[in-house]
Amino acid sequence: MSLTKKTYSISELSREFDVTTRSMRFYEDQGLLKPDRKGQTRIFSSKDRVRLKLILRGKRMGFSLAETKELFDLWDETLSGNEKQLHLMLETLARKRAQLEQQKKDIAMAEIEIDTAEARCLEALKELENKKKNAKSTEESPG
Amino acid sequence: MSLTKKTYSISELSREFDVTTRSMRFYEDQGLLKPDRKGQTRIFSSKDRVRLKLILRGKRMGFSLAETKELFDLWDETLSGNEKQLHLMLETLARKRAQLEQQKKDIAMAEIEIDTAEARCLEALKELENKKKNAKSTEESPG
DNA sequence: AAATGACTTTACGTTTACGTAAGCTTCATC
DNA sequence: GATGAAGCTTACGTAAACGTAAAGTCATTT
Repeated sequence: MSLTKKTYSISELSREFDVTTRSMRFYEDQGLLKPDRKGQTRIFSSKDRVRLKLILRGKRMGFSLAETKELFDLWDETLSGNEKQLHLMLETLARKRAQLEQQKKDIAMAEIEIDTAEARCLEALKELENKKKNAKSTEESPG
Repeated sequence: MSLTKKTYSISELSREFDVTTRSMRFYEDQGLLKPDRKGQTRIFSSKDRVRLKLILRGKRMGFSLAETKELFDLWDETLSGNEKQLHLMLETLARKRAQLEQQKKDIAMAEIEIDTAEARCLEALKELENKKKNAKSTEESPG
């Protein structure tokens, strides 16, 4: 029924997301990925693919694997649908949202600082240019 | 001349930013902070304070101490103002800007996912409510 | 059938970013 | 002058996130 029922080998996903196979096995070891097996060989589902993507995004955002795993687990539990867990999930989502807000502020600050830093650089370069010109004209009329 | 010429003790900054003194000493060890000494005791300047703030922001954004230190060092070099270094700095700033763009995308995606997750949770709760009601009315007229 | 390439497990090594004593100094306070 | 708070150094310990062999399986290619 699923439109994306494709499966993937470890190296396939490894190449696609530029992550080592070692890392992927480690993620499985930590319970973040749960590929099927055909004999010994890992068969990754599109669900695994999505999760891998989320893991890597999480990393870029400064989340630990444990934090990401917590989210995965919580989501899995939520799908089993008891009321308390749904409320727990909502709380967690709210916390995550707050975290994202903080990160947006951080990014905004960082951007401002980058802007001013760039401005200073450009000014400094301008001044250097002026000095060059002055030096040259002094050289041309050295008296 | 400086408006903010105040100095700080290690515990003072430690409390303000909720970071252990151990961490601060470690940051110094790694060359990220450079407090003066009065005897053995560290005396932190407002420059150190700013840097500490930047270190922590960097951490929240997933930067390693090494990355943050690179930026600090580059900036210090830049202040010594040779042309090649200024251009180097500009390149680095551009790269950082790109990184921030990626992070903004990541955050936007994460927000969308949180929104949909929340929506699903709320729907699931609604359904549970409905089930409860149905169960109750069935109980009331058990024939 | 030998080699090549993709995959596996097991296991020890490494880096980062601190935690956690242990033991010493210095200063203020009771 | 003892006691405690705040600071220091030295040094070993640790969790996280892999890296890096070592040694074996399995399928395909030559």
